[in-house]
Amino acid sequence: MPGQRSITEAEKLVEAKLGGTPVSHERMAVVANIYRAAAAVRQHLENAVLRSSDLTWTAFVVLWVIWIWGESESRHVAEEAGISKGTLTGVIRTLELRGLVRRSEHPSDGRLLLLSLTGEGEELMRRVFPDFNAEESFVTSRLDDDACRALATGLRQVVLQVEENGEERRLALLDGAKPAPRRSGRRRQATREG
Amino acid sequence: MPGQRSITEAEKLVEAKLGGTPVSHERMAVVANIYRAAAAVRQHLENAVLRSSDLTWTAFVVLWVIWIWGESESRHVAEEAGISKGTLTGVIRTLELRGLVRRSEHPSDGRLLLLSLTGEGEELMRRVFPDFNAEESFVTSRLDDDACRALATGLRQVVLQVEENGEERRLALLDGAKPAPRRSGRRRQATREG
DNA sequence: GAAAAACCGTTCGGGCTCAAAGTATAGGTG
DNA sequence: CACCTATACTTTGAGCCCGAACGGTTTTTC
Repeated sequence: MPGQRSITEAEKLVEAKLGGTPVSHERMAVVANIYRAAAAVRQHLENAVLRSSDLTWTAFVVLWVIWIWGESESRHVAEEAGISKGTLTGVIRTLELRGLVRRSEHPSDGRLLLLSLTGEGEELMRRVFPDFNAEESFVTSRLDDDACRALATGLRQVVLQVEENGEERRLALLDGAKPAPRRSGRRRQATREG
Repeated sequence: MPGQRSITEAEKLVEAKLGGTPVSHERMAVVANIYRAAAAVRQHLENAVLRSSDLTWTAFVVLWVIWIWGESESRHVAEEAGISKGTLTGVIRTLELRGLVRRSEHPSDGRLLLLSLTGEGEELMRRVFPDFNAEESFVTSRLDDDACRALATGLRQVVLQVEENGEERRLALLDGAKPAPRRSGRRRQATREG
């Protein structure tokens, strides 16, 4: 990746492309760099740590959540892992087939699904997490502890802004119009008419 | 997303799980928040801006790169967009079918593929980008310009660390062992023996 | 206590994701 | 000109990704 060079240069080109329309350069740079950093970190961790255990990033995150919080309801795991419940269903299927996760019914609420690690899953996390954390240290090693805290705090502001005001903002942008449906997604079953 | 609450609490739980093994909390928090922020920003922008034009995040980024840099070689677009060339092939197919991107051959090097926007593609970007940038401002609106610059700088350190030292690091970690092959991927064609 | 509304996990469709393998072109060497 | 190597794009396989639709359970409402 040529990386940063292009982001800075691009700012001028964007302005030119739009012919005078003002562009928020700092904001553009933050978003671009958040995404670049996320991709770089994910790729490094998958190749350096997770690959040898045949885990994807998402699979690891899901295992991590269940490991840390203990037996958990499915919806909480999806929320913590930052994936949709539909995606979680598939990931859990994979992990269950590998014998790392166990599914069980909620004793009193028949809608809920409880997830927990198997012994093998626990053992895997005890083995893999220290290596994972070591690479987290590697990717952030150009920053000292204070800089790390500052960076985390700044990112948290972004997350909070979206979480607390995003929904309202999206509604305001639509301004009454019905939200465009996704092109993909399950088709409505044809109903017999007549 | 319960979000930050959990990340902070989780730090204690991790320590307990590992029974004394030291964990780099600040580093863990940075990586977790980078990923959370990236997902939040992506989701907001897809739903608030891109959905109405039936664009995914990746499709938009690819269009953006070609828009800004003009007719470009395929490999450069993949690099700038931060996706693999295999992924780009598929994304370009989608965009070409929609009439937003044009493929053409390099005049002197038959291996190269040149990508450019169609008139429709140009028009789409002129229309969508200002809205996109407005939401970039929204998601970062809890930060002032200085904080944005600081945040971008910090993230850049992470990207640079991985780009400049990641490869070497991964080799050192493997320590001579052959890298575990991916479970998925194209199968080698059966060769006739005898 | 039955109908209605809310909630939960699964299924489904279209698409993105990577890396390994494959095809094709380009440039060098003998 | 035959190799051989390097480079560039495409194909493939397994998997993740979202959100809409769906079927089942629980709670609310009348």
